[in-house]
Amino acid sequence: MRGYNVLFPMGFDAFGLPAENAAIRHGIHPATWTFDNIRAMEAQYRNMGAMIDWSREVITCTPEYYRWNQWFFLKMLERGLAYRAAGAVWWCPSCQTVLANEQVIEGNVCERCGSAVSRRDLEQWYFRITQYAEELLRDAEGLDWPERVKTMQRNWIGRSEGAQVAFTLETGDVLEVFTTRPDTLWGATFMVLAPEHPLVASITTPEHREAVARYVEQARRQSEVERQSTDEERPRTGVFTGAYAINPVTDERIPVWIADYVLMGYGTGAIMAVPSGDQRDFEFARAFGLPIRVVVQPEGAPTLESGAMTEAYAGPGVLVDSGPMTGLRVPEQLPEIIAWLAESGRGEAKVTWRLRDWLISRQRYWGTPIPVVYCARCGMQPAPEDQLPVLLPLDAAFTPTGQSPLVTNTAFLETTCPGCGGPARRETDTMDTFVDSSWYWFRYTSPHYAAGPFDPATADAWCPVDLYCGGIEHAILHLLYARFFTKVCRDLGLIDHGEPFLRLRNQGMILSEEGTKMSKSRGTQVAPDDLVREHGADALRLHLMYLGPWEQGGPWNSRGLQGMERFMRRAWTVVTETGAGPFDGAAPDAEVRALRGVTHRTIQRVTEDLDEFQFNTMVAALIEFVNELMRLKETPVVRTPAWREAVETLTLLLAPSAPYLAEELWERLGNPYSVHQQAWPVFDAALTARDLVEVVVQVNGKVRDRLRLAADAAEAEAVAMALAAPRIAEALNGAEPRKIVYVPGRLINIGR
RNA sequence: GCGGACGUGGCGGAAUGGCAGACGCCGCGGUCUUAAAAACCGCUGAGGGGCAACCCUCGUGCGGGUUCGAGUCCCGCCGUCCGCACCA
Repeated sequence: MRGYNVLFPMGFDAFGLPAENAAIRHGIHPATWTFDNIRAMEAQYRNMGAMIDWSREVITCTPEYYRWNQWFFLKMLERGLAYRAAGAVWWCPSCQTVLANEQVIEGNVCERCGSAVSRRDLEQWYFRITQYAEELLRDAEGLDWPERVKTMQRNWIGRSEGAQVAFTLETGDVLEVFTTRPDTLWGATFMVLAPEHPLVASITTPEHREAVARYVEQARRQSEVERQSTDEERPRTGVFTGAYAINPVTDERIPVWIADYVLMGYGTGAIMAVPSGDQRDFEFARAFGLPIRVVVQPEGAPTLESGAMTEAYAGPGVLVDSGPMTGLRVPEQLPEIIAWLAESGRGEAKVTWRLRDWLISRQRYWGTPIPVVYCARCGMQPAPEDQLPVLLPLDAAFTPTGQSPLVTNTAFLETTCPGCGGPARRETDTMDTFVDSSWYWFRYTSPHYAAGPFDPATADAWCPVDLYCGGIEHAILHLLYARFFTKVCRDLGLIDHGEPFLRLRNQGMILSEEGTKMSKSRGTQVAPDDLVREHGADALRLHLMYLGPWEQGGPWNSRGLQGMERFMRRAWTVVTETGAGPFDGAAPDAEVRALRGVTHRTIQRVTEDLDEFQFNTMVAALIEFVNELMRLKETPVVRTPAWREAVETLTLLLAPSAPYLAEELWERLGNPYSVHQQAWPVFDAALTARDLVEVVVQVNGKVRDRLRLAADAAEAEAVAMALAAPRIAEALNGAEPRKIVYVPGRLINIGR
């Protein structure tokens, strides 16, 4: 209606655990279950009057789609962006598969099923998303996305600037540590390794071996059980290894400990401990009687004494007892310190990221097979591109066992090596389903393209996506992966842009009437089909919009539906009773002008509210308009051309929200099909202004009277009228006004 | 613990620093009906006064502040929700 060419497709992200688990529960094949559901949902969308281009439908569990997942995988492999590696990975005992870091919430809970997850040492496939960390962080700044989503992405990527410093152990080993505070190097009085650190076994001295082994074992078990809470009460734990390191700036011998507060997964898995400057190190030092040395003194505050400190001081100050760096001001002069470390060969500037590579292999059935084979002679070999897709066999026993179900499907498993032609075994893990959703919008632009994942020409014409609506639950997972894939597509030369979604808005979730997540099994689900049958699609649409702010969501209630039916009936009445005219009558100019004012102010409100996603107030504006027309239809303006303008405008403004009603009314007004192809009304600013307004007169902020004034009445005139009003004189009670404020068209406030 | 959002009638909610409660639901009254439902019309924050048109007082989680004027801005609490949480 506003002249834009809009692509509004729909598709189904149809691989994954929900389909698989539901299929297991009901004893139906995931494919059957999935396609039955897709048909039902398509019907639901149609019922609701959603104007979707179904010719572009994409279903990710079809070979036509997932072959391109495999193609992307091979491209990643070629470019070193896909790799297989061993490491400690998250395992969900209920889903019977490994998970990506992003799928683990609250420390150790499976994002999907809510079970506690634990660490396992396994070899898995990864996508090297960390290669794009810098770009993912930087490009987020320019996006028109909700600030909290950008913050969540920034935190997840977690850029941290500092220095890497090498400590030499007495054993001769070199221990690299990352620190954001290289200025406090002179205050490093001990070192701490993560219990899983590879050097632990070799540096531990014989007399400490038993205690260290016990601690490592306990730390490992602990991660198997509930994740340790980080509350204040929990004492710091750790053990001494018997080894010593040399502080590279003081040449001092400092002990090397292990403790679970140092994480193997961040930095180098080892830290230099500066108890005077870091609260965790401080607590650890106090718990084990390790020395505390103050190296940063705050300015304009009492001098810190190591013995008297009750907590670490991490603020700004001046370096003391820090050799050649003594007297420097931090953090301002940190770059000089890092430069000195680099010059003297003790360390170098370093950026560390919290973001880890994306673990994409899964030990489940309903997903895209990873297209590689293993040959006894040639090792791992990628499946040749012209042999894609590697089909997911439909006859596999898909009950999860902790191993991919494909392991037992010999027809799938046994193949020939693309290198030597000898016998080979297929990779049996499938891909994380977030791979499917990482590029699907490109496919919408050329859904049947056979020469690649999408036609670069159409993708470049339509993309990036101008407006993306999705739930806040995608803040990290889907949106981060999608951004990563977009950058990879750009680097593959498929497209020119590097960001997939320019404008993002998060809709809230409609909850059950009890305020909980709607659930079919608990019977708290509200079926749109029933509501459409009883009340019609338009009433349901209006009600959904009217329920509350779109971004907020909230509990469902069906009571208000009746209000929308009443509104629609009034709209119907007013248009059908009066829309046919004739419009050759006369009415006082002021009344005609007032009617046109209402019409044009409604156009303005509805247009602006739509632009800003304020659908609830948009519906309110439409209701007010109809209510006003109901009042006016008994007056002479009903016979004027301005009335025709009003009812036609109403019909057009209703079109996006109540498409069926609007189409019917449009026809009844004698207009040709279709209302949805008409130009959206444009308001006339000359008509939205009111000429006579009610101005409130306040005394000390309290309303004491009202005046009818011209909208542009001069201050002197307005104030004179206000002071002349008997109620105002009474409120002033003879007092002399101290200050008078006049806001034209709104109010006069008299301070006494 | 840190960061963010939020807190308004019986309910959902509305209010560029300018009439708090738009609009809807519920409720009450009326019209129509033998009656009820539906529909339509009116009233509907709390307390008080007036025969009445109306008028007064209080009122946006709590306590302060800025301002002619605060739901809105600032400070401090309380509560709810969300994110992060040993990230060196």
